[in-house]
Amino acid sequence: MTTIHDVAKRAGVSATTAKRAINEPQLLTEATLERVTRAIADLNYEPDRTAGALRRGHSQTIGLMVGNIIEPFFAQLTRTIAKAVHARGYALIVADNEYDSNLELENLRMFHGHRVSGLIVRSAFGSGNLEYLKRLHEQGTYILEIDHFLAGSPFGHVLLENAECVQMGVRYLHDLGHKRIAALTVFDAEKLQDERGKAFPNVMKSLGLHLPKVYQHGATLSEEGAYSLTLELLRLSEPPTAIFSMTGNEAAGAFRAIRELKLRIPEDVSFLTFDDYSWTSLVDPPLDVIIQPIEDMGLAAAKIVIDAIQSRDLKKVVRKRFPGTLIRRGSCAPPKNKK
Amino acid sequence: MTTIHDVAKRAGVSATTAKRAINEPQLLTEATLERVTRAIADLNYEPDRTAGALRRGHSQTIGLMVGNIIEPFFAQLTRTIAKAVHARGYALIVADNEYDSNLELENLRMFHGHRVSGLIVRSAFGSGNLEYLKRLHEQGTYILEIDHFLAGSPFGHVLLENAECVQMGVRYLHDLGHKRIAALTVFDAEKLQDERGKAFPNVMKSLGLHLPKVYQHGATLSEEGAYSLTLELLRLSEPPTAIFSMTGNEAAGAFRAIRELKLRIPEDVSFLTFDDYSWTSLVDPPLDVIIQPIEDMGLAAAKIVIDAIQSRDLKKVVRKRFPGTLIRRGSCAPPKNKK
DNA sequence: TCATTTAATGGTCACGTGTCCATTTCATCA
DNA sequence: TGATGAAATGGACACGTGACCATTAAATGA
Repeated sequence: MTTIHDVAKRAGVSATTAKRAINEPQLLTEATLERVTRAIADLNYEPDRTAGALRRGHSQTIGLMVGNIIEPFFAQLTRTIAKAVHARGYALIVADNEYDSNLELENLRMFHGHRVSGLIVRSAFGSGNLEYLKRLHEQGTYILEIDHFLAGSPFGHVLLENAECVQMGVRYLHDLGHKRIAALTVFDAEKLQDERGKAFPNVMKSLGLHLPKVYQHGATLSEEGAYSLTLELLRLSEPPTAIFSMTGNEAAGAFRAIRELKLRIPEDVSFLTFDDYSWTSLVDPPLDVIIQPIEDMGLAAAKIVIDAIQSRDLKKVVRKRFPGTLIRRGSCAPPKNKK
Repeated sequence: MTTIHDVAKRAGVSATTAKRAINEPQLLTEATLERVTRAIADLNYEPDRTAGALRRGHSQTIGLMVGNIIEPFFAQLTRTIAKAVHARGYALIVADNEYDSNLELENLRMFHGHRVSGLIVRSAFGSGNLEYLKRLHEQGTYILEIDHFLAGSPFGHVLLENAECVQMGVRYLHDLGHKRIAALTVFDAEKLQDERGKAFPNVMKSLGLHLPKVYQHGATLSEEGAYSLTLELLRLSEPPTAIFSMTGNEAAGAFRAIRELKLRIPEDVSFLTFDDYSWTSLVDPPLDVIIQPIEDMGLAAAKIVIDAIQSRDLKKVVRKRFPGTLIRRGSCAPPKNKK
């Protein structure tokens, strides 16, 4: 393996000087720099970051833990963050927790073992791993939460204006004349600290809308879960006239259910969802969606983390919120029967 | 930072013994093992892999370079590989090349710097970086190509039976009675070594079908490119009666174009595509697709790479092909006018 | 009981870099 | 010309581990 010593020997300088050609080129004469640069190119030398990591105490690597890489929200986030992080010379290690605390803990250990310089986390529900995160932080890893945050977390975060977006969505439906609005979301939201789930009943109440017990469901919703729940809701004697899906993932399941019941959107039921996944504009009718500024959020997260690492200010806490945008395409309309 | 020496001190043993509790526990007395294990837990010790990497020469890390993480094909691949790799104690560093050789080179340097133990690559078109890959291999990184391979590559690969799948697709359309079939793919396929693009004209020829010049297009197709091309094709005086999209990415663009022209599927035009993206079964009608066994391919790739690394046999070359599956859902039917 | 083997445990060193301090070379000015 | 300081270059060491060899304790057999 080629080392800086090989480069130094070939350029006829000391190892220290050779290193400076990479790290502090302004300290070298033009001639020396030129010679070392050539030697580096000739030998295809690439500094060994594992050695640097040992000396430095961290690996110039950012860890990213998401819920599930397959969900377009996380895929896009991953891509944006990867790009931003690369641009500043860091590598990105990814893992997903499948919204499970145990799997998350394993991943955290992995990140710890690799001495990641920073960690961007979409933590699983429950705060079981907050202690581990705190220890990681004490040992020198900068930590930032994204998309969701743990109760009592001392760390910074990058989040959507969740409550505001839920309010925007419900208001929109209410203004169209809907009274029976059901949300596809987590309803033990208090326990799970899910902001959207917590906001929904509050917004309904503030608009004077009744939220029947049967519209409330107590599970974390997968696409499959959303499918069953939607079937169930729409078969009620008093079915909702509008369905508001809190994630793009759930939207797919709900859409499948609506189609299976041969209900028309928006004539029979209005449909609104978070996340503008590619299919939402391909189906008929195209769906009304609340878009998250994923790229902005990813860039902000990467910047916050790397700035903190480079300024060696691990105590810095940055908390940022981003607004969502409601796009109307035709999947929401006034309800048929104004009872 | 807690080190193995701290653990050793607390357990009242030497550092070497403490290390063995992790690496070769069978060598220790039950009592000793117990004491060390407790000390590790008490101190929340996690071995520093950056130090191990320096000593070992590689970082117990696998690099994965895909075309674009956002494409569901790659997202799913990433997820599967990440999981498989974690299960065997490796971390996954990801990067995407956006199908661009220059960006790819930057990423390769990054992987090199981090001394990845293995590298799974969906290389960009063109073979500009084959030399770099070869050097990387000489320096101790095991390399495996996936989804696509470079001409003259000495490395192993995991691929779909591309030619066979194209043949299956064209045959299917031909059996339905289609003669004017257009493919959305790369047509300077020879140069770009795209297997699907290369197979299509051959299959058409072998079935005695004419492939007009106007059905051939010379660009790497993005979703946007597929959209324009589809518009163009369907506006011809002799438009194709069936469109065969070679990637799920292009399918989205093509579908958009077909809908914009208010053409009905399959009455006005039949539509077949590679990749079963989530939207393909949500649209109306659901699309006929050729499914790739992404999970099998990802697992196989991870296994090949890690087996090679652990057996220290970097010269091992494994080449595997996986079959695709055609799923019929109703987007293909006999053409209207049997001229 | 002691020699011999086997099971446990301990000690030393190198991996390639970043950091810090030391030394040499060069330009400036009285 | 020599003193002075700045610019440029060089040297030594430690980071925490894995690999290898060395040592000590326990078990075995006569």
